[in-house]
Amino acid sequence: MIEKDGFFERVYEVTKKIPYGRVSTYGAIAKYLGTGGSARVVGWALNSSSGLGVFIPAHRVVNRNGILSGKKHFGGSLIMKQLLENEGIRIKDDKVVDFKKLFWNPRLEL
DNA sequence: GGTGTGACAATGG
DNA sequence: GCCATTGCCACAC
Repeated sequence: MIEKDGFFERVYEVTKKIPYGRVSTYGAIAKYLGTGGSARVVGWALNSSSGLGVFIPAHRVVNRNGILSGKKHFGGSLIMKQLLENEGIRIKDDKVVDFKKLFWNPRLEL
C-alpha cells in the first residue's frame, strides 16, 4: 500500500521491495506506478535517492537492456557491479547475465 | 507558470 | 543490426 504524494516516494518503495538477487527495469517500475512512459522519471527518482538517509537498492534497477546504466551515478563505476555480484548476480561487461531470468516485474509479482 | 532536464524506451533510417 | 531522433512525464529553477 503506497500512499505517497510524491512520485519519487513510490519509486523508492518499489525499489526497496526488489527481492534479493533480482533486478528490475526503469520501464517496468514506471509502468507499475502507472506512468508507463515516464521511465526517465524513475531513474531520476533514484538519482535523488542518494541523501535520503535510507539505502535504496538502486543497483538492482537497470535499463531495459539489463545494462548498468546508472553505475556512474552510483558513486563509482565498480560499486554497482560489486553490489550486484555480492547478491549472486553475474555481471558481464556492465550487463546483467541472464537478465531475463533475474528480471523482477513488480506488475506481476508485487 | 513556463522552460529545462534526466540513471529510459521505442521507432526510423 | 547499429546509430540517431523523438516521446514521455515528473521535478527543480
